[in-house]
Amino acid sequence: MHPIQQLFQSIVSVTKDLYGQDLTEAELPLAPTRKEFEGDYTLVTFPLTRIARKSPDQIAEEIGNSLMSGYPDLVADVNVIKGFLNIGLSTRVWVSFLESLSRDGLPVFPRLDEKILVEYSSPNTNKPLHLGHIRNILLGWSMSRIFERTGYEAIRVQVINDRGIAICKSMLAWELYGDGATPESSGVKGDHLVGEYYVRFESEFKKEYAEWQSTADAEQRWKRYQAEAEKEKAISREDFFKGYKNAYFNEISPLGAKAREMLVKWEQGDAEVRGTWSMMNDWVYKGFHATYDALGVSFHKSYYESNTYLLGRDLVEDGLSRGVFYRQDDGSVWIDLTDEGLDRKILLRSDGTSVYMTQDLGTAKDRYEDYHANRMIYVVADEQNYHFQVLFAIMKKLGMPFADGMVHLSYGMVELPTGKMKSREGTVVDADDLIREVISEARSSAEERGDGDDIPAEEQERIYQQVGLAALKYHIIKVNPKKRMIFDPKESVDLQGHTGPYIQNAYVRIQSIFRKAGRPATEADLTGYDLAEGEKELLLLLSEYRQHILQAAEQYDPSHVANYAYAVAKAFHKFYHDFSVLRAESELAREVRLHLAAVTASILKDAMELIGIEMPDRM
RNA sequence: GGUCCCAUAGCUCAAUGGAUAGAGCAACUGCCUUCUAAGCAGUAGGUUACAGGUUCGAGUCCUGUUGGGAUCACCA
Repeated sequence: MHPIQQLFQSIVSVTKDLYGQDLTEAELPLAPTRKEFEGDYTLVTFPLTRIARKSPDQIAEEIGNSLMSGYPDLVADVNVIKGFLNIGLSTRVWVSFLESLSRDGLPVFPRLDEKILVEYSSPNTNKPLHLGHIRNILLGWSMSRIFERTGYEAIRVQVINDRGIAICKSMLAWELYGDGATPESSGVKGDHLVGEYYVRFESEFKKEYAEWQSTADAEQRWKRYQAEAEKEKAISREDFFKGYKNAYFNEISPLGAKAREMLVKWEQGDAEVRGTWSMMNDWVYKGFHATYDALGVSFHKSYYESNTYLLGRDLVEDGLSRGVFYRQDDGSVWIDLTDEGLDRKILLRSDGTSVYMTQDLGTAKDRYEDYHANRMIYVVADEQNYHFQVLFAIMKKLGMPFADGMVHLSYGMVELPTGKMKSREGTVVDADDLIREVISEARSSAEERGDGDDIPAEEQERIYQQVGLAALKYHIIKVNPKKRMIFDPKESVDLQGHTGPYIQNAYVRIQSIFRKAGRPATEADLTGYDLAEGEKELLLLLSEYRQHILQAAEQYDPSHVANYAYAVAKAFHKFYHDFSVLRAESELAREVRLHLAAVTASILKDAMELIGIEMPDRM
């Protein structure tokens, strides 16, 4: 049993004797003692004043004395400072706890008969993945691993937005200017190639729009606006045309007309359009797959919007018949959520076509029928908070059985030190570029240092990948998901300090010790060893692993695991500096330290695995 | 304008309502004939945006203010 559990039980029993009350964990705040005081755990006695009708100091004294006399094997010393009871556990307890940690391995969680579906990534097929996707992917992957670790079954899915006007733009530009280029003929990765045509479309469209602005037609529209606009609100000619872009695309632009025509043909199932569409999407999927591989993530299932975009219409009928939705005179269908503090929301346009919300309703039901998950988690940026609020509210109104298990894991957008990423300004950080960059940074850093010259080239390359990706992934995952994040590319390739490689390095040092020791930690009897302060500090931290995993699972926040792993690595580095393992002053000390090192390594490896980071044996 | 989120050291981030708010980076100073120096130790850096309130105790909870962000389409 964990020492804190033993202590907790003894305090419960002592307070029952003293004050005649059964107290729960919440009523007995027990926390690790701060560094500047003597002790392992601290009991805050203020909450007990009402029950005991005594001063905090008196209570602390009483509990402390009872613990000392009643549990001499467990409690070694106590001291009271301003109502805080600091309790030092006996070194025997700690040593035998180390033995059990070493013997039992990592924290075990009971298998739960509960499924959690996690949706993440959800890319569009007209562009390659970028930094924003990376944060999304790492969060989703990490949460799914944490769920698996804590006893759930996790289902990983992505939704691929493979249809719509955007991909038509890429297709059109490819047909007009592509000259039959393929990833093979051009040597460009498929998703990037398709992205290039999307950009090409936008720039051709921009040119077309600029030219049109000097025509008589454009001038006339500008004049008409000026005549109609209220004087105070009138905007400049430049601003007017900035805002007119959509209208131009939909009503006037020849390029826009062609793209929309393509969309219509796609919906009609036109063979030629569908052919180009699936060919180009296949290029993109190959490209995505390579990026996912590089990031070390995967999915159980991919949902394609082209298969699901018509879903949800039957739910609208159902909702209408039950009076949850209503039909307006023009034929459009709505739901009124004003009683929930939300707005009115459209579900079917007057022409009968559906909107995103309708589709999402249908997809959720579809997914539920596929997996019957108890919880469905959407990892989606916080710009869609309102969308999900509405989506979940509608599901509840429709009485869907899974409505209560819906969760939006909302994360803040990733920004650069120079501001937001904008594709139009070319400031989007490409995922593949970034991955390549961090790996090459790891390579040059190692070469500069001359480390691992004796390692075969192939393994070296593998290590550079592990180290580079650790830097990138850790840099992103250590931040609380809810917070908007400033991503400085310079810092993301840092290999020192509060970084992934720092944690890997602690692990690597341990592997090196065991290589030299020539054997694993044995099942030797460690009793009788008196732990030094630095050794106990590490052990106490190791004992906290379980609660940090649970916290991450409960709060949907992998950064807890990341920051915990750093704390462990830091404590180990200090331990490593202060104590010699192989040249320990006694056989017993050597054995104890081997155990400490072994437990540290397995916790570090496990924790990092939960956030998608691999540990090299050497670096 | 309505709703939601955020504000902590120069910068990037931590801190189950508990004691004197911690790390890393950047700056400066030490430590490799000893298990990997991608390390360790030290110096310096704070009115936790502001004002009230709740509490034995508030960076944390409540109210208001300011600043920043998001969102409120017959867009996706």
